[in-house]
Amino acid sequence: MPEGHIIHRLAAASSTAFGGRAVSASSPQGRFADGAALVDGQVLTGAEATGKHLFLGFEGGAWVHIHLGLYGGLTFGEGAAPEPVGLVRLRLANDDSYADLRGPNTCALITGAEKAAVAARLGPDPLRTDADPDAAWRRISGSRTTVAALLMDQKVLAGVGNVYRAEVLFRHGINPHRAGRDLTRAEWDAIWADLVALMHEGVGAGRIDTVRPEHTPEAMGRPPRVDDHGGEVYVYRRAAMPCLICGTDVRTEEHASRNLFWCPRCQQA
DNA sequence: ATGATATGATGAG
DNA sequence: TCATCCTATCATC
Repeated sequence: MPEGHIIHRLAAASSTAFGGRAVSASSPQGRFADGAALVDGQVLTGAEATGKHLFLGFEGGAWVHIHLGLYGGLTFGEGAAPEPVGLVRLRLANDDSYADLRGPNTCALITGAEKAAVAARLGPDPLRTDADPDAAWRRISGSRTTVAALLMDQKVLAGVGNVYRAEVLFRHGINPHRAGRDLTRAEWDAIWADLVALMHEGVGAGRIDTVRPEHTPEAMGRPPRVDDHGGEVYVYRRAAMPCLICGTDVRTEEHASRNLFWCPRCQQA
């Protein structure tokens, strides 16, 4: 369910609910029993997000490294924790709140050095103030790989997923099949600036909205539509539906085993 | 009951 | 490029 904006929200929510206090940690499912036991009862010192990786810090110096993958989830609740529903890999709880982690790609105890190593192999994260967009440009310019694949490559850019990829390319009229080396510097600068803005909005809203006010279905006199992911978008999962701007059917294809969406008219090759 | 699907990533060949 | 991992939800039988 998550692109980078959600992970940053979860980091903030973790800090708010559990930061600075002792937290009980358990693994109702059992698959993280050893790790949970090691930090159980410790003070949670902080939570950080880099790209799609979430790190929870504990007073003993250990970090819990979480990556939600395609369908993992971390949900929060208030009050006493109820009986776990489904497969809860990790439950955090104090007297006021609880949080349940389900279906993560990764949930592991790591050291500070290992955490640094994870961050080091990621590209710049548009949501972080320490991000260096030039590092991404160095990998994009001159690359024969498609822009579509480059934007999803976390070594190039951290935190961007399938929705932001499709939407930012649409907003800049860039055909996803173009090679990285065919992007101009100006196009890249515009993409980066847009991702910074869009993803910050996503953190605030908890969903991905990319449609400019003048193109909303209401403004265009079309029926409103909200995708399952909860946001208002131009092309993501709108295959065979008319482009919100030009009316051409939005196209889809499998690209590097992910669904790709684009408007063949607004995003000419 | 079964199968398809999903905003992700890795390791083998 | 393919198989694999992890889970919930929704559609179809």
